[in-house]
Amino acid sequence: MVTIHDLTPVSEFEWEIPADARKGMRVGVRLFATRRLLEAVLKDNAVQQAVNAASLPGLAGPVVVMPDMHQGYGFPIGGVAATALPDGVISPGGIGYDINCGVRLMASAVPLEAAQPYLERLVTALDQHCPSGVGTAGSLRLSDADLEKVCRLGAGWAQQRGWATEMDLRRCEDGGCLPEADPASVSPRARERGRTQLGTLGAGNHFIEVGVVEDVYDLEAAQAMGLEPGCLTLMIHCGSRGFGHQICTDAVQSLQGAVRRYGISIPDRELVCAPLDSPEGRAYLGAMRSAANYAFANRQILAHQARLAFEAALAGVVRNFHLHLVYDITHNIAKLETHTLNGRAQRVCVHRKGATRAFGPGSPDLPPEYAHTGQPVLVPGSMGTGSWVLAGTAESMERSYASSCHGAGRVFSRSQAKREIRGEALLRALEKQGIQVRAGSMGGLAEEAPQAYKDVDEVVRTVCGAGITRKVARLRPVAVVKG
DNA sequence: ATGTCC
Repeated sequence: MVTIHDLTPVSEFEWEIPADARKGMRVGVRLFATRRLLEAVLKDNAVQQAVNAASLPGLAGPVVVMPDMHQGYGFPIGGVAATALPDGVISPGGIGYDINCGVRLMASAVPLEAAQPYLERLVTALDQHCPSGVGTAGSLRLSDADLEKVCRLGAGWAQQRGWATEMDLRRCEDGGCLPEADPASVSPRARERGRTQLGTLGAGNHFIEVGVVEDVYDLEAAQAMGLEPGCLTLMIHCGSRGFGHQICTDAVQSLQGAVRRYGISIPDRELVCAPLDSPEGRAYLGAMRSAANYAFANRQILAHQARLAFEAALAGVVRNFHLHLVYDITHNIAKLETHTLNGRAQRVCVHRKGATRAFGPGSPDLPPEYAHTGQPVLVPGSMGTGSWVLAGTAESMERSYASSCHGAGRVFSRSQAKREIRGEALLRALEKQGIQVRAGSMGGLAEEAPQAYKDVDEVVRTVCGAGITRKVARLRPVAVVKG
């Protein structure tokens, strides 16, 4: 068991566990957290899981953990690990079940005051245009050929259908498409689940939130992103639905064999993995990229549906209701990137699980309009508490494999939240705050209660205090759609 | 997160 005494403070916002702290560790662990956040997470298994992850073969540097960390499958949510050839592995636990779960932020020039009388109509329209809930099918029924195209093209598939602009794609991480997806490595069962779910939101912590730009901390960056104080925004949080879930399930099963065949020693069977250049590792990478592209297409289609909902609710009564894409990020993914480690540029496989890429200014992977601001980093808070727009920094390139936090992060489990919180009472409390809510189930709402999450403002204070991102703007929620 | 157990 890891206690606060195993952690060496580096600053108010950063801690270290040295590589020789525990048997089996190959690298150290670097944690970004305040003492208060750390004490909360030491009650669950997240830090121990980071220590376990530090024993994976072929790590190129320390395992990094973000302040919104909490316990996940094998590997902590909020964790970042970089592995390198020749010994490096890929581990599905380091990515998560919801492959390319991510966040898309859109913004408008509609002042809240102008839209206020139509908010109820707007949230109803969003609820009708964006199907949500566990197991929910959308209106699309993909043929085998179309599903393969979605796997290969990502958001580009939506563009072919007329549901995305060139600017939409440019403002997605990786242009909304990871190269070298291999749909042939996707099981028939995953394909069957994926066929009907494109263009759906899902459940759990997935949501669509209408917000208003409340506070601006970096005027130049906010202007570059088209974030106008007092105007409406729309945030979509969702992933690859049953398709990605099945791909992860299949990989966790099949990589158990790889661990045996390659004689890999792991401290927790949930850390199953395979060498990056093995047939098993390559097959998972190809399937994972297929799920990632499915999720990019999913968020793009939901964005198109949200634009139709804005039109349905606001056309004729509010001017300039167009929603432009600010950015689309993924926070559950592994990607091949070049990072400078120990003074030398290295090609590494960066696993980010509940962590957001945060490229600094001047990165060649950013669209030109963000060359000076750095990558937009989108941080949804817990329901009703506000969300943040941050930007990547040069510091993140050096300290965290160009990564930052992804949200508030749980402090207690879904089951505990369900036991302790009444969905109906929460709904009334949110409405009292002036937040319109459309929720598929009261139990599901209770699971996502703000009391079950850490304080997103403290999480953001930590990553900005540590210098791995900087504040751009804070968004206040005015309406939310949940599965 | 998830057709929350094929």
